[in-house]
Amino acid sequence: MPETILAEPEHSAGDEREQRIEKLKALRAAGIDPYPARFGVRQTVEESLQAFAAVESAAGNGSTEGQVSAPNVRTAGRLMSLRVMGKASFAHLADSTGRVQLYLRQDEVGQESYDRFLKLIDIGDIVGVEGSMFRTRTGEVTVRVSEMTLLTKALRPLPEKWHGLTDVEARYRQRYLDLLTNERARNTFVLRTRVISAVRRFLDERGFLEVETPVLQPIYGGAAARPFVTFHNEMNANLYLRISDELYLKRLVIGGLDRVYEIGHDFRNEGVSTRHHPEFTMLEVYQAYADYHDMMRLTEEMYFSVAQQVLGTAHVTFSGQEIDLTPPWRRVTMRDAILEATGIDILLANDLPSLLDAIRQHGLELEVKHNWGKQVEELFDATVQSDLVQPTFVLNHPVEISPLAKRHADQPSLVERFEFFIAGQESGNAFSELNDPIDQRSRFENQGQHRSDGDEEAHPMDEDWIRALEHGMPPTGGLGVGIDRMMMVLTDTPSIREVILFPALRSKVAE
RNA sequence: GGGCCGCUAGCUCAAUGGUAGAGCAAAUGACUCUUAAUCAUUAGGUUACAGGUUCGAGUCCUGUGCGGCUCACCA
Repeated sequence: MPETILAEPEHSAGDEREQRIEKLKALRAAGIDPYPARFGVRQTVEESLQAFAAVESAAGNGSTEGQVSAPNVRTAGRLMSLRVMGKASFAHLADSTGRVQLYLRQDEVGQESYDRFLKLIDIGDIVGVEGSMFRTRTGEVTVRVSEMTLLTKALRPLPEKWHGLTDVEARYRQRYLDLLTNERARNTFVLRTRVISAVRRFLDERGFLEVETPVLQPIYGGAAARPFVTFHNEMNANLYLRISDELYLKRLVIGGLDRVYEIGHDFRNEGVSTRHHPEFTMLEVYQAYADYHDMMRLTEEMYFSVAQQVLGTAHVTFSGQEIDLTPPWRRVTMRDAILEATGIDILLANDLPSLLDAIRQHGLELEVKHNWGKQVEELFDATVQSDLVQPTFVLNHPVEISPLAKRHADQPSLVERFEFFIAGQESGNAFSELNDPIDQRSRFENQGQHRSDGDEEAHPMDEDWIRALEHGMPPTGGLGVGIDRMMMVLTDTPSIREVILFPALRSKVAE
């Protein structure tokens, strides 16, 4: 059991927390439950505002204050601000649909409850109100409160009303406060949900079946990464948190589900950065009787459709760069991309010694890898990737780094694979899936060799997967898309933590 | 993991090595159309933590913790 306390020590909230606890006691003493179970039927803030707008427009634009018949509303939310002017007060109330101003007058709510409001209710408390809508002299649509009900007493104050919460660490650790006070954070995460809905809609409309496959796996695979390991007590066995969904989804294609996809979390036991997070959201799509060219079309159409649905445009800005997601996207082979950038032709320098030689001759200083394919990848990452600002498919990777992709018909050292890049970062990966079980076995055996050469990310042998393949998998196109990366591009967010509600942070140990 | 930067009141931020301050929030009072309401008064601090230098440390030095950026690895 964790003994650490994530919140700060009790004394640090200081007097204000104690004062609010005193108010809580006073409320109870007055027979008021500070945490009632329900408020009953209510309208959202948005509905309340709409109710007034409907009445006002029906009355015509010429109406002035007090002349429209004010609709009665009953709504609830968190008190976000408070302006007391003696025997009348203004406040703002917010729920997830918006915020509305409240107007309380002592002569309308009664002296007792008005005093209680002033003395025992704080900014941050959650209240329900009833009243009639009107427009103030300064033009703001407002609830003239006839009755206010405390729904939840808050014991800690909200962050500063003007600047909100800006400390990055606090925003991540106490995301609820970030969401309450920073509109940008709220918008980002609402947009995230809409993006995922749009992705589902896009795939559902094309006959794909959304499925769920194991997160805990006896053998991990489907990507090149180090896994998290956990232990199942009853089975007395190690299990791995999945690094991809791939091999299970392809089993479903073997099982006759010709179009499947899954949106879920993958886990990769690697460093955290602005572009990497150990737990991230991956979309994987498999389509029988399709190849990687079909997956390219699917990818660019999906991005375009999602952007149109969610943003209303396919033109986005990322870090000041204009990006156009409109299909078709540029397609370039990895060989041509490297050739353009460096003058090195990987098809001529087609073994490790000659490739290393070419790299030296071109004056490049790169980490030396264990095999030709890894070295090509290193060369590509160092010289091409960051320049791929506009969406670009990079095609035909070395076979050594692609143990699950089908060999290219004309170039047996390459595979039918693409990665796509937007704003200089890889956003996804796809191939014509390898369905030759004999070749699959030898690929895994080669991966075993890479592992003994020190490659901790080499793909493990998976006999159960080979057995499945031996039953026959139709020619299939597969695609993986990093949803967090997609969110970054669509929201112009340079850090992946800003698009993840609760990013991974070290626990803070309270002493 | 490396490099750079940061950590001061609940929040946002100040403070030549010389008495730790302001705004918001809070408390008390005034104010029945305010909206970053206004005005007056009050309280609030182990300056992340542990050492060191110094007559004197928020400030300089060392270490630790947490975070940000960046490089390395991956998507």
